[in-house]
Amino acid sequence: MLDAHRTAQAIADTTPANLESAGAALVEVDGRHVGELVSIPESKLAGKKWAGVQFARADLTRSALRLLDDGEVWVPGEATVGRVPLCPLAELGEIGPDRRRLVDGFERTTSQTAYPMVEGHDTEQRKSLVCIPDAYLSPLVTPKGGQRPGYGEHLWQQAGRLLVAERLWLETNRVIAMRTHTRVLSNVWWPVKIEEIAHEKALAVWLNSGLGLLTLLAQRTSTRGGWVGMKKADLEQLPVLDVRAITPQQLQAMSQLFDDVAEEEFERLPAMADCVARRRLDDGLTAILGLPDLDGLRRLLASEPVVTNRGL
DNA sequence: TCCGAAGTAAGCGCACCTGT
DNA sequence: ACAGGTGCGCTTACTTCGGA
Repeated sequence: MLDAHRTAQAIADTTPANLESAGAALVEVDGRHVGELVSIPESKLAGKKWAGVQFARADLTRSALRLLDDGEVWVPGEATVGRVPLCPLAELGEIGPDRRRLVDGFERTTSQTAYPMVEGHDTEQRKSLVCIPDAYLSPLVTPKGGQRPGYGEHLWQQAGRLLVAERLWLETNRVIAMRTHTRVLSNVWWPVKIEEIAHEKALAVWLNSGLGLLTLLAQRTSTRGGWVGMKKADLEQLPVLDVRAITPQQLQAMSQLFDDVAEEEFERLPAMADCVARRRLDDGLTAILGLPDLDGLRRLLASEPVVTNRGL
């Protein structure tokens, strides 16, 4: 167990590295590397409530802020930088109802209804970019919580085929976004209602790439350490690849990349550095968008304490 | 037609539950 | 004990109502 006072002393004695330059100011206690200090201009933090404190490594903070700021793709150790068009997720689709709403509008059933849902996070079942509904909802004739009759159908209007984790256990999670062939609601995934299938597929690719993961982790709300949640308001503002701003050929290629990788099994996040499926996804993305190799980024993300549930 | 009151919808967080 | 999930009270924001 680290002594809090001595850690504080070590922090006070260390001169932080500058965000805009390179390098890391290591904080050491008894010769152990316990963290890194980085100073960030206040102007960089405007509107990004957790920016700067989400990652233990200064280089990930740099990558995240540069990406979130203006779509600059900087991978530690890579000589060239790339650029991607980003926009808030809410501009591309509508995010569905909070799980609390389902309790008021439906009851769950195993018998088939017209209202399928994706239930749960079981990492043995959520291994790839595609998933199939595994439970059904039945609208309550008399909704709970004082909602009016027909509340279930009302909620159903917000069902979607792109699913983004509403909360997840970073240590065991494999994919943070998936796509279903049919519209669904879910208890632990946010459904995102998007009209164009190519957009859905491209976003599923983006979100699971190293860059998507970096932005999502930067927006996360931590509760029990590696057990993190995504708030609806944060997800709406989450910068994602603006699929309207890339060329039709690029969009088509992203969609094809989704299909190519769709059935592959992803490793758990701490093993992402050497995960074959994730590497294919990243390599495909960088080839299509002309970006630097994301390998270094994937390695840093894989070793983040919040992902591994261990120290640096 | 103004404005506070009342009604309604939605999202968050906490306590607690459960299967391995 | 841990990974993962449930139930639901509560707050907040928006909408509608109704009386002067």
